[in-house]
Amino acid sequence: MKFRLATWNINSVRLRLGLIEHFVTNYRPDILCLQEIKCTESAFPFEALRELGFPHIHMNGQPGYHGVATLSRFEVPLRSAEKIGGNPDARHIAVALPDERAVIHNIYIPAGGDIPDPEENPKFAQKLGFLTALAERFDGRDVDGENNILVGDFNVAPLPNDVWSHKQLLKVVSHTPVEVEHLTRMQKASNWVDVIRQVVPNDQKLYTWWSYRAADWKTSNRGRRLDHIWTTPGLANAVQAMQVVKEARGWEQPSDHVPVIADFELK
DNA sequence: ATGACGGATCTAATCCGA
Repeated sequence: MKFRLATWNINSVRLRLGLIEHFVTNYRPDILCLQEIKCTESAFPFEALRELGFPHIHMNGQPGYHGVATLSRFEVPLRSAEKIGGNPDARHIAVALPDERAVIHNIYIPAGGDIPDPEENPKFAQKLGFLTALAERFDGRDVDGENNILVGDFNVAPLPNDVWSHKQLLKVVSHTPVEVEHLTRMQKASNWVDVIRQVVPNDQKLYTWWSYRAADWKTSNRGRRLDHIWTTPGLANAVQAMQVVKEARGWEQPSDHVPVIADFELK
């Protein structure tokens, strides 16, 4: 089977329904994983999204903050909505592909606050704890014999060319060595393959997020690659192509993140 | 090199994002 998978931190699903429609019309994802939907089930725009061609929707939301949703053109049975490491927020939802060919986990890893010190900053401690819990959740045993896809806003830019200045961001949350170590440990726990970096080599800059606070995001281009698509090893060769939809950052009233797309062909 | 912005909420000032 062939399908196009996209992940996008939408920063309010209600405010950006028009942009989702624009994206879907122009890029035609079959499965769209959203993060930071910022609403509960009662406020979630199910009808509008079904009309965009996604009759199958699973979401895990909370009022005001966080929240994830996975939309699909074809049936994707709900697998789980987990509180990773006991984190109380709505940060995970998993669905299965037809015939259990793979499980797609949509996650929103905590941002971690300003100060990169778990002693001083509880939010940073929570972020490291979440990464540790993910490593335990996907420690190889759980995914043994099963294909898994892990997508979402990881809030970590692991590689030097995942940020505009490796040196200047070493003490900035999202690119500190301790976060990168935690993420790398988690990646190795299940041999996750960063399929985007299979296509765009590590020596090339690649970003998926640009701050709202830049006077001119495009000119200053101080971006970070915070949004990721990983697969377990059996699926790494199933990815035919990928796109980072940079133009979406220039759309009217945009999210600060842009969509990341991977095209899969499962033999 | 943090934050000049932006979103949600008990519609005003505050919390949060990264």
